[in-house]
Amino acid sequence: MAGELAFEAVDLSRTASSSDLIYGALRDAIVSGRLAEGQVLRQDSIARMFNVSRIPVREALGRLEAHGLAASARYKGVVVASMSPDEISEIFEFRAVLEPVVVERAVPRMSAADLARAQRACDAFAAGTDAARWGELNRDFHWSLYSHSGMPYHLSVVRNAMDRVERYVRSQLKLTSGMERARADHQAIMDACARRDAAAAAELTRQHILNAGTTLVAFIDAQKREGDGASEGSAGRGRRAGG
Amino acid sequence: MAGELAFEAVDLSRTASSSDLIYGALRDAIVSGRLAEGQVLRQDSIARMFNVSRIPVREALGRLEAHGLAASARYKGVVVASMSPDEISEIFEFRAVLEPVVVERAVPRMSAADLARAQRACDAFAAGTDAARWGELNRDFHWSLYSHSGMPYHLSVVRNAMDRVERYVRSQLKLTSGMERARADHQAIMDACARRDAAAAAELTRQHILNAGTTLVAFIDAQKREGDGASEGSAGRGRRAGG
DNA sequence: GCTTGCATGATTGGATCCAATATACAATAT
DNA sequence: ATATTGTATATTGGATCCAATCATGCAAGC
Repeated sequence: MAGELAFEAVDLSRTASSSDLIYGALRDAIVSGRLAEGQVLRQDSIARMFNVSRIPVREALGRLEAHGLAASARYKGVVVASMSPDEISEIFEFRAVLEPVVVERAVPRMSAADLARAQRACDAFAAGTDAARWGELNRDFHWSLYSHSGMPYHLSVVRNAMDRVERYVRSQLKLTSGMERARADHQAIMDACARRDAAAAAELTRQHILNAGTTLVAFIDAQKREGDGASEGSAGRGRRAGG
Repeated sequence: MAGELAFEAVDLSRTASSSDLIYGALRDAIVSGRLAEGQVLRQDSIARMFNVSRIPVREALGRLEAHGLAASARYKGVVVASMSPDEISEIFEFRAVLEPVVVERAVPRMSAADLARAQRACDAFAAGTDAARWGELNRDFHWSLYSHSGMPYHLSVVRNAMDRVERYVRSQLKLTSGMERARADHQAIMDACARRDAAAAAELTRQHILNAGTTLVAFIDAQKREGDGASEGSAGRGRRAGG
């Protein structure tokens, strides 16, 4: 039997197809914010970038849409999904419901090594100097706490919710001083986990997410008002990221 | 302008494509349980059923997979997703977290007419004689309470969670006396909504879902043990739904 | 008897081609 | 001059075709 052999086996039937790779690349680009919201995703140009035909591109775009990261209109095309402040706000409410449940379950399951890893992620975020990576580090930290929950479905849903707002979180972290608050929140959550106080970790997580959400939405509203005011004098300046 | 004309206009850019229709049909068949779990979904045979080529079928299958209703292996094919008791249990835990939040938000937003409609759905479930429709009526009732929450993202996530376990709920409702308990639970939730006690409605919903989950998992475990015992005598009888 | 190697058919993944639709722009009428 | 209509091009949705991979069966060798 192969099960007893001394090498690592991988499930070859799960290897990535072209459309998997394209999906992953587009997904990362959208989540990270490198693709602006509303940006149209032309099948042909993407196909040329990856040196493939449009077929795998279409499958990738379909999956993006299924995950809510893109929106399509028949015969018109697919565009990067955009979210209204209300929608962003709802996502944070949603996360504030789920993520505490996940940490609470994870805390008693974390080993000392797990805690050490989480603390390292926490430190990495706190020490991060590259603003472009704050979003990534922020996510790493939260994920280091959640991943031991033993709740794979919850995690997949949380991951999707995070994906949808990640771009906005990043833009905010770069442009505001929300970092300070985030650093303190993270360490408080981390401490609660370390002293095995699951309920406290959950409540702190809830507060952290709710606060991050309201701060972010306020930031976006302010940005929007500012943008509106500026563009009132010069018509047709609304569009930002062209082709 | 067309906006003032006397006929109903529809957004043609949102009309369904072939793959949309195929996706919907497959989705319904899976959710309702008409397609057995593990059943392989051959592109060719599905394409022939719908009189189309395999292209739209593949897109539909890809979306099924993205929604977790099917699983695929490269070059092997797509199969209807199956869930372990643990996974089913997790989905119910998940629903028990989210759905109370949704009803709680919906209660103060329901008009008298909304409440009447919900009560009708509740009655329809209680009065239902056709076991095959219980699952549907059950879902209608819950949905009649949730749909006024004004939380579209929460609803979409709840809908997906419901979809994944619907088949099992149906099989259980048909074969056990869980109906009685469900009837009572539903009316209790309904009453709490009618007297505008959002917190009670939420808590009752939580209890209802948790109870339904544990009952269902126990039922499945029992079925499984029974099946194992029976098949020990006749090898190779595990497969059920062929062709 | 058991394993190995290979040939064959079935099935999927992807490329290419065609039809349906939308968008941009020129032509026309009022 | 402006609004409407017709036409050309770009783009998507789907059909058909080809290549890569998998599953199965059978023969050969130990």
